Amino acid sequence: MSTTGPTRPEPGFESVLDVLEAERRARRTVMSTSAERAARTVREQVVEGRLRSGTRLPEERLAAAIGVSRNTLREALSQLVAERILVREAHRGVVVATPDADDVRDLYAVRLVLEPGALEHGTAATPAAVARVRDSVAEGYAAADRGDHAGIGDANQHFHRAVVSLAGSPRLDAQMDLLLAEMRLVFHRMGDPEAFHAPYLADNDRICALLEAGDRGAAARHLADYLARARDHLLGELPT
Amino acid sequence: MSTTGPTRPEPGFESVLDVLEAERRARRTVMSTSAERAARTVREQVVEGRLRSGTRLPEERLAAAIGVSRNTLREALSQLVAERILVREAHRGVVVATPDADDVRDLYAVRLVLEPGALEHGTAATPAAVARVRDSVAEGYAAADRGDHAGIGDANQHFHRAVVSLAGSPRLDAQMDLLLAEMRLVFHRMGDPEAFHAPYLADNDRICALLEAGDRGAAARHLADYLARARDHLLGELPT
DNA sequence: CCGTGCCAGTTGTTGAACAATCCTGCAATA
DNA sequence: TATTGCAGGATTGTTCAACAACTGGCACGG
Repeated sequence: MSTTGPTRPEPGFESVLDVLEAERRARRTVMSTSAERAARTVREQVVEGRLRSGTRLPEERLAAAIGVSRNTLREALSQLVAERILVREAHRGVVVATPDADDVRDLYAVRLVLEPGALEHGTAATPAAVARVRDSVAEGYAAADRGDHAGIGDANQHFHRAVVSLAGSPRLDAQMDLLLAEMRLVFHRMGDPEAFHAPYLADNDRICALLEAGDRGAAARHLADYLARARDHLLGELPT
Repeated sequence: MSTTGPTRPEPGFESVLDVLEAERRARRTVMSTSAERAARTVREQVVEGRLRSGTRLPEERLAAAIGVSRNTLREALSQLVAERILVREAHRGVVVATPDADDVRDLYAVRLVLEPGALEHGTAATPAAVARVRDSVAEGYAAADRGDHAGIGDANQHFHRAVVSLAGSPRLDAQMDLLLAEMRLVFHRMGDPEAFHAPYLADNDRICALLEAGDRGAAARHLADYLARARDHLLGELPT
């Protein structure tokens, strides 16, 4: 008698089903709808700095360029407006956001609550999560060693994201990703964004060391101090 | 010679311009687009509890009911999906979100970072801001006195919003509004949402008193403890 | 009982259309 | 000269109608 009876699926079958199901979900997440793909495309161009602050995004031409209908594009643009990456001016179209000094102050007000809070009170400060923080510090030093300024900026963002992830909250993680995207917009407005992050490598290292040593209160205080410094540094370098 | 030269507008003219400009912006914000109005309409129905968790929202019928085209409604629905008030299932439509235990844990993880953080480190803890916290406490007691259970819930939300506003961050305020809308969704899933909030009136009062006394650290600790209690209380009363 | 194929209903997406609104340039006017 | 008025063009806000892709349920057949 064959082991593959029609009524009794062979062992492991369920797990294969799960794999296929997961794959389908993954594809769904990756492919998703045209609107989300369009949103990702535009968002990428903005955070990469290829679309500078103040650039107008005419719906018709942009839709044609992305290869999507105007209605679908509008859905994507609305999403990015909600993320504060774009701004919609009534009857005048959407433009790439131009964060001003008040925006920077607000962004850092949020970060000053979020990041030290996650560092001190986060309930997911597992060894693995702490290791991710350490990884980002190492990533920053490696980028500095090879003179990769953009890499330092990336590593810095990874550091702050890893810190927030200590809270173990998917919602906070998503929130932090939006916030960091907005920060990139601010950096792109500076004259010399490349050199901005390097001075903070040592801070990241120190904070990580305090975290590893278990002194989360001190780590949080250091981070708060560092964020306030970075904010003022940034405000000083912001154009008009 | 008249003081109203054509080249030199009289003093105060600029400020009048500003007023008109502000008024126009206000009107724009109130009226806004059809899509935003539709979003407000649906959101209201959900947070008021008239649309219960799990309810399907077919695009065609809903669009007709609101008096807006399907495309415009889709824009509104996408917004509400981003706010986590609705969830979109691919090719199956949008339904009113059904927050589960993990969602509740996550929501409180966010609140445990946000609210004590704003209370202890908020930079906008002006007398006026503190007074708003006190007002919400009084509002709660007044509602309790007249047996207005729904009023107690409202006052409670006002309390937590006022606490977050101590941070002085528009972004955090907006974030908190979304979070509180999601909380209402959770409350609507409970058997007896009316009686839930009453026990916490005393906590609100105590925290407010500590804040007024200037002991913000103690206020933050009390709030953190209170939030953890409320979370477990809520998890206990959540269906399946 | 289990699998298969069909069918109706809904979503995802498109294309075209139209009114409302904004911007620009130019002429008219004081 | 500087302001006002106005027409023209461009873009947005919104609607409508259509169609392919997909889902869920139901009947059919093994």
